[in-house]
Amino acid sequence: MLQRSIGNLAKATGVKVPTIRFYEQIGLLPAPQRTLSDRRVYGEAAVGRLAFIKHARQLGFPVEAIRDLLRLSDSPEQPCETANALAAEQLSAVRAKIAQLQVLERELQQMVDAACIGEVANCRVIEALHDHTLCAGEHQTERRPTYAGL
Amino acid sequence: MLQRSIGNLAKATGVKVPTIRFYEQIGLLPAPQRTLSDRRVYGEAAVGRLAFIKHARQLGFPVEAIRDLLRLSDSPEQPCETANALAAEQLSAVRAKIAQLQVLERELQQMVDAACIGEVANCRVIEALHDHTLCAGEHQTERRPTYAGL
DNA sequence: CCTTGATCCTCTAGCGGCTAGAGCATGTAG
DNA sequence: CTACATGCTCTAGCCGCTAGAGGATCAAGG
Repeated sequence: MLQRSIGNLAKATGVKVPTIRFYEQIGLLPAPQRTLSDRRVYGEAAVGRLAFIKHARQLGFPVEAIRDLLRLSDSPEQPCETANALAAEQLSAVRAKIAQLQVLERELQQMVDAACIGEVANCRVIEALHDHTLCAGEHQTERRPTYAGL
Repeated sequence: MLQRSIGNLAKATGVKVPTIRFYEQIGLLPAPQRTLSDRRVYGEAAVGRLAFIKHARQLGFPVEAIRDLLRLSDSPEQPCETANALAAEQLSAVRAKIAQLQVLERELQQMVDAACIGEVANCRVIEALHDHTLCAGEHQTERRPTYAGL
């Protein structure tokens, strides 16, 4: 029976040791068994679970969503609407963020294109920052459900 | 001579009161004069400076970059290479982030497209999260200079 | 004049998702 | 037996705010 130390698990999954402890602390990973000298000992299941978490994090799912997804994954008789909904929600969060960033991209592109050679007194970049009306697109920063962290 | 309270400045710029105090604390805004009862009193210059900061933040410039840009803006005889460089750096940070998110978008799209109707046991979403090899694109999460916060 | 409610003050703590470091106890290889 | 790696816990820091406690002060209406 494969038994892994935390460092070994870290290597196997590419998740850093302190992060693994952090996931345990916030309840994403169950507390593993310990040796007599209090070291964590993981079985193979932990590798799968941690890989799942890692993958979901790479996709930008927030921890709370991952908690839900893990619960679902643990009880396979449940209907999977929730999982679909979470994925759809994450997709639209990612799309929203892309759209937002593309607005920024356009404005920054303009600033960079107009970049001056000379003194700040005539600098287009500084000027553009001073004068918001020079912006084509309004870049409203929607604050609340940031969601797709990354 | 226009004198504004912090609340008035907040309304004039759309920056929240606590945020204004925060900007003062971290040295983006100079400490203003005070009334006898210790309330902050701002002149018109503060409106401009705060609008500048707000605009730069909306564009995703990190606070440290804004500090530099403000310094430049304050001393107009300086060459503006630094400003151009900061803008260019921010542009490429934004582009990198867009590219990254587009990879996620594609994978999430696939997950959502394949969404099942039924039980979690057969759920494509959960399955995809379990099995990283189902991903087309590798979504490496570049960690370090996140930069374009948003 | 007095009350009410808005605004202001400072200070501390919290968000998300880790990361870094101190200070110590074990484990492992030569 | 001696290094050095790895493990442990605990606390604090990152970014850019945001929220709340607990209090002072202001402006308007009765």
